[in-house]
Amino acid sequence: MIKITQTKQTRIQREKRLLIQNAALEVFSEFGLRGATLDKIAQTCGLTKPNILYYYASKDEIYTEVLKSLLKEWIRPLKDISEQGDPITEILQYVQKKLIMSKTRKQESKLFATEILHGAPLTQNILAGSLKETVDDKVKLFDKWISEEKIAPVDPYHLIFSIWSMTQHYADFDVQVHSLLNHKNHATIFKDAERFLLTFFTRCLTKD
Amino acid sequence: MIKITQTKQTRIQREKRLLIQNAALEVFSEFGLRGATLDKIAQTCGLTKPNILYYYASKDEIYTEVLKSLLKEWIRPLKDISEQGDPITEILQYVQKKLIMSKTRKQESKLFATEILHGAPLTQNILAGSLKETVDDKVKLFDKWISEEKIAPVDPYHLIFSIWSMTQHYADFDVQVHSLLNHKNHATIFKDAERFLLTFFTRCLTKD
DNA sequence: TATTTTTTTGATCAAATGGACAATTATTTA
DNA sequence: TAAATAATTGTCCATTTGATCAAAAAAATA
Repeated sequence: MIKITQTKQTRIQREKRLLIQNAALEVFSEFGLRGATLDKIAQTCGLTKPNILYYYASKDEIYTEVLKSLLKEWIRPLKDISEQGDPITEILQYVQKKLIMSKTRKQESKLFATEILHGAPLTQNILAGSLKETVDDKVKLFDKWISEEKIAPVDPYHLIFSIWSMTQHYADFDVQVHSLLNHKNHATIFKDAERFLLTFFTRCLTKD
Repeated sequence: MIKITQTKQTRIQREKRLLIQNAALEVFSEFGLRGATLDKIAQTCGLTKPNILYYYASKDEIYTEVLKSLLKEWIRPLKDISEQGDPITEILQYVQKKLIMSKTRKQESKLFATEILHGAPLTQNILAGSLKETVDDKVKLFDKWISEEKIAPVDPYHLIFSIWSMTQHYADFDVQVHSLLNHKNHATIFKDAERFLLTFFTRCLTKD
């Protein structure tokens, strides 16, 4: 049994926990919390089921652990929007960063999407907590830019929603996107998406 | 046993099948295919589990039935975009219709989202079939409008993706939206969303 | 190396769940 | 109304699956 009080993890613990987390991300993002089984996770990382439960108390604990450990870096690009930079450039860069994440971190995107879609049963506190703080902070900044007439007047909350939804669409609904685009080359799709989004947001943010 | 060959359903069959479908929609959209149980569906519609299996051969059959019966009306607004109308107006109306569907048919939206998110295991043929046909058709129309300089030049496929993602976001991620907007009044959120989206797409489609 | 601690696993359990089926009840039809 | 058909349900079963645990193996430590 791993003692709760122990502060220092052994080498094996560090290695195995990471191994499990990676496998869990893969399985959870594909099948969702309920569709994923400990057997599948075990098989994916080459451990036995009881061995996994030696490192984590339950399936739910693995799930929340994976979500928590991913959320920080998931919010980061939003945090990076700087008051110092040029407003339009800052926002467009954020769009680009989010799109890149959709391309390179598809599993994480799908995991979050599934979680929120089903009511965020295990992460509602996070939504109302650290994420909300960051969003509220940037909304204030956008409002400031609007009042200074540096970007066109739009509802900042809905602006953020639009960036999230349009970029994440390419990760979450990749099956549909590929199907409708005749299974066009993956890189080409993202290049086209980037061009579209940058044009789109430039027009939206500069008009008047 | 319900005979496969029989063409005419009895009154009871019609009623009960509809009852089951409505309950199934509710349960599947909340828990997903694997998270939903026959017991939950049975409880929701007030029938017994064996009774449900008298009308449907399996849980999977209920699931595909629900998806299939919903898809037709789900595509309809896209089909309704008319070559005769004013291009900008037609597209903006489509945006509005999709947003209204997100508001009034949240369950359907979530059901489709979950299905596609997990690889559309049971609807891939539909994606590649009737949906693709309609999309391709409208893409041609948009291209025509662009060449006639009636709307600004943008990639029509990605324009459609952007409409889908931004409108559906308010249904699929409602928990997040509400959480970040301080659980503001539901109607207000959609009114704000509508204003934002119409401004957004107007600017995007009229620039230059 | 001897002892202690950590890690691994085979066997097993209990609960959940999709589904089968025969018996019963209700409805339709002749 | 009697016979036939359709609908309903209680009971049961097999499988899946999250989780337990004691014993064995491996690793760390003294």
